[in-house]
Parts: sequence; C-alpha cells; structure tokens
Amino acid sequence: MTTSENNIMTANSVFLSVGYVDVEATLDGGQAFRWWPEETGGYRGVVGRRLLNVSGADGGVLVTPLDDKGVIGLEHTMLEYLGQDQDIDGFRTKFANDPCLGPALRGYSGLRVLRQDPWECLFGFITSSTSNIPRIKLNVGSAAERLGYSVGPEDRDVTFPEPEVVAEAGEQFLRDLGFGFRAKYLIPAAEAIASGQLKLVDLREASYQDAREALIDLHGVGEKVADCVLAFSLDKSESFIVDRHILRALHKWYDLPEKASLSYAADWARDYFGEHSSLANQYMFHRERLARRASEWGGAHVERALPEDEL
DNA sequence: GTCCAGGGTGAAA
DNA sequence: TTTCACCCTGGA
Repeated sequence: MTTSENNIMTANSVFLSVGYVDVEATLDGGQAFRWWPEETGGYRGVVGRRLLNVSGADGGVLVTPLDDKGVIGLEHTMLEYLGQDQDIDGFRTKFANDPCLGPALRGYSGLRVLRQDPWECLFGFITSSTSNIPRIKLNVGSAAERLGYSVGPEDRDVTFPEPEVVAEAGEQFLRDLGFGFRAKYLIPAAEAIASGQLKLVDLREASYQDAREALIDLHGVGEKVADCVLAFSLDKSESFIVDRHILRALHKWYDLPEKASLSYAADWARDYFGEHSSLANQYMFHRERLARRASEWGGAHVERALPEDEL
C-alpha cells in the first residue's frame, strides 16, 4: 500500500488525503454494521482493537481515536480499511461513459469498498439473510456487546468477539438475542473458523472461485453472502453481489436476458465489470437506493432519467 | 390490531 | 428450476 505524503497526523487525529469519501454511505450503507452516527458529527466504531470517530473532511477523512491509544498506527489501519489500494481511478476512467455508472461517477465519487475483518464480515452477512439493515445492526451489535471486549465507555465500544467466543456462546444464546434461524448457521461457521478447519484470512490469497467455494461450503452461506464477504473483506474486487434491487438495475441499464436468474446476472456482471465489479456494484446499489428513496418521498420520478444533481 | 417486507439459504418437489 | 419454511422486528 502506498501512503500519501499529504496525510497529516496531529496529536489528536489523522487526516487521510484520500479524496472525497461519503462516510455515511460507505460506513453505514450496508457494508458494515457497527458504525453509529455521533451527534457531534462523523461515525463512531471499532476497527480491530481501536475505537474511532471517522468524519468527512475536505479532500479526505478525519480519523480521531476515542480510546487512549493515540494516533500511532491509525494511518495504516484506516487506509487499509477504506480500501485505498483499490483501483478507483481505473474504474472511473473505464466506466465514464457507462449508461448507469457514467452519470453516477460524474456527480458522485464518495463510495469506497471497505476491507473489513473477514470473520466479522462473514458473521454480519450470515445475519443479513432475509433481514434488514436496522435489524442486522441490532443483532450484530447486541452479540458484540455481550461477547466482545470493551475498548471504550459506551456499551457499543467493543471489539468483535472471536469465533471461539461465539462458538462457546452457542445457538440458543444467539436465538435469545433475536437472531432467529440464522443462529443455527452462525455457530457452525464460528466452530469451523475457531477450529482452523476454515482459514478465512488465507482466502485473501486464494483465487476468487476457490475462495467462493470455500465460503459456500459453510451452511447458511450462499452465493449472495459469499460475494459480500469476498468483496468487503477478502480482496476480491471481481465479486459482484446480486440481490433483487441490483437485478432490477441491471435490467434497467444493460441488455441482460429477460429471464436472467440472480446467478446468471452475477456471472454476466463479473464478466462485464471485471476487476472493478465490487466498486461498480456499490455505485449501482447506491444509485438504485437514491432513486428508490426519491420515489418514496413522493417526489420526482427518477427511475429513467436520473438527474445528476441528485446523485 | 393485522399485514408485510427485509442486500437469502437449504431442502424438497 | 421453482417453491417453501425458517425467525423476528419495525413500519404501514
């Protein structure tokens, strides 16, 4: 990873000169589930063992430690977490004239694909099955509060519990926290990782296909969840996540066969977007969400001609 | 109060 | 390939 010399470290915070980042959409937009807005601005969360506030700043982000460990190491940690080594410039250039992404990229450049801890990411997306973001945050947050290690004054200021601890807690514990049927998937997954049967971090070095198959071998991990974990924690920028919203977007903007299944659509998109699939995926998802919100507000019909000033 | 959707998966038809 | 149960929370 290259660290920009324009990053500025002071006693209380680190400014990362990484260009404009939409902190809300990136940290609290469905990639990660343990970032919370603070009344004083920015988002509060834990990365590794560090309790942080991350806020948007002119030309980058400002990272402020909320624990007593100072700023040492934060630059490296957060550049990595924010996916700064991804080929954002190449992506922007290559798809500048794309029917869906072109307009989005011209008016909007603040999305990043996070590089999270693989275990926390896997836990979060197994939990996401037939759920919604508020509930996922509720579930993941409560499990972390009960099982994680405290690194700050608030209940939420905890590290994510190790797989051993989750495995030890057991299925009924998670059911009592409101995980529902997902509890019976999470415990075996925790056991597989705790035992070393599945070495998650090693999948960063594996091919996309091999890593994907290894994840899908876990009960409760299908193609969608696997692609989320691959994109958001295992360095697989060729991963493209297809849910029903993305499928609709693909039909709207591209010449996709009428009756394409989710699986077919994902293959098509990976072929089309290549190594930029995960970035394309985030921009498409965000654009679709903005359009949906706009229509829910009873406002302008933005389904077809998306006004660039709303991007 | 009821109804329903929510960034799915696995098993059975 | 399609259908259905699986849990449960918040909003309509």
